[in-house]
Amino acid sequence: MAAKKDTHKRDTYTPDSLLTVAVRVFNERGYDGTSMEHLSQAAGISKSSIYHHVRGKEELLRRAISRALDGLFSTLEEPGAREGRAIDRLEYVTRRTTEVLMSELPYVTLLLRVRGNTATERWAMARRREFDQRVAELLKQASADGDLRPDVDVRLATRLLFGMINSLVEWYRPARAGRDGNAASDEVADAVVRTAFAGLRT
Amino acid sequence: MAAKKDTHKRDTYTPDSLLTVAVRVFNERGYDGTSMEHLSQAAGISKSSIYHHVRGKEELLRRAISRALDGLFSTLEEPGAREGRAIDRLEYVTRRTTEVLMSELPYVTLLLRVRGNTATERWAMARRREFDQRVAELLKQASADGDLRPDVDVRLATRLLFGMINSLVEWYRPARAGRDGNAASDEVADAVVRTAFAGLRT
DNA sequence: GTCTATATTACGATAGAC
DNA sequence: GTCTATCGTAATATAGAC
Repeated sequence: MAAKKDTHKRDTYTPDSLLTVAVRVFNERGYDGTSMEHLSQAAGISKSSIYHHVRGKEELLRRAISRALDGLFSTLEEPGAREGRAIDRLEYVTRRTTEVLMSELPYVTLLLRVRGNTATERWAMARRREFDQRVAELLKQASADGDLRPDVDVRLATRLLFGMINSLVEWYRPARAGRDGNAASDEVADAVVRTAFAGLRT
Repeated sequence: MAAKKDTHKRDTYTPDSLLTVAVRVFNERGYDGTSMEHLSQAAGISKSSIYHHVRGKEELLRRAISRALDGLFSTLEEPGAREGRAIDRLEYVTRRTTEVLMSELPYVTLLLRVRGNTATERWAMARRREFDQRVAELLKQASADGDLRPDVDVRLATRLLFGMINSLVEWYRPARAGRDGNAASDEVADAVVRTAFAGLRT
């Protein structure tokens, strides 16, 4: 109990620890509905102190969204997303995307809610469309392989699948130790995959 | 071609015609990201003129959200939602909710995005929870009737079902006359019902 | 019903002391 | 690294002329 990393509560902020606070407030009030004054109160330091750690409000948004995008795109590089039949790769990506949504919940929530009012937000939307496109290609391939029900419209199915997955940010809350208010993370991923693929697979 | 209602373009605003413009901008920029200046530019009149028609920005939000809630709750009063087995009533409500989302798209979109920063927004969230609760009861009853797959968690299924339906506001755009960029409204409703109930029904 | 002008407050960001 | 004080701008809303 001597060194600097030993203290239980942080006595000064780093850009990252400040980000944790900011992202929570952004999600509670919406990005545009959050002022620097709101952030300073939540962090327990003055407005001007925040500017010592980050260049401004938009940098906090950019950092948060980057983290979300990194998590999502990295799943596409995993073996399960790159090897095997398209339908199986799609199921793998569906499961992993669901898991990333839950593990990086506040960051992905922010990503899914941007409206495109600033350059940062428009960049986020473009990157997100890229990701959606990659998954849509898997669905298209699975359809060509004959592994999707013939009455399924691929374009529509892609959107309903993402709709179901992305809706997690509206209700999923991580389980706290001891008290389990919510389904466990792997149960949720199972349910999403099962529900979605019941309507898709041949 | 003489009377006042004959003109193709409105030369003055009513609260309702102003609402149409405001709701479009709210959805493009987000409610908090929209200023009265933005609204005045979109409407082609000055800021102060807007105050002649409505008390302020929040009244526009309240009017829009009321319209969305009226549409949603009215489906629960229709015969198909009140008679028959719970699973069939659930399917009916799912279809009709999907249809209302599409026919009242900009209004429902706004409803689904409020964050609770003002009294109006908190009222909207409470009413929306009421609606969700009513549908959740149908799912619960269908489960008790033995009409749901035994491995389906009712709480989770409710959320995934709403997630799929509500995600429509993120991508559905009404078809324009002549050029059909999107699936027709009844095709979408069919797909939603089919995809969702494939994972639910026994 | 719409306008210009303006009151008042809130916001993002900076300066400079400690 | 954090603070108080403040700048310049943009926000909601009102007053009063036409």
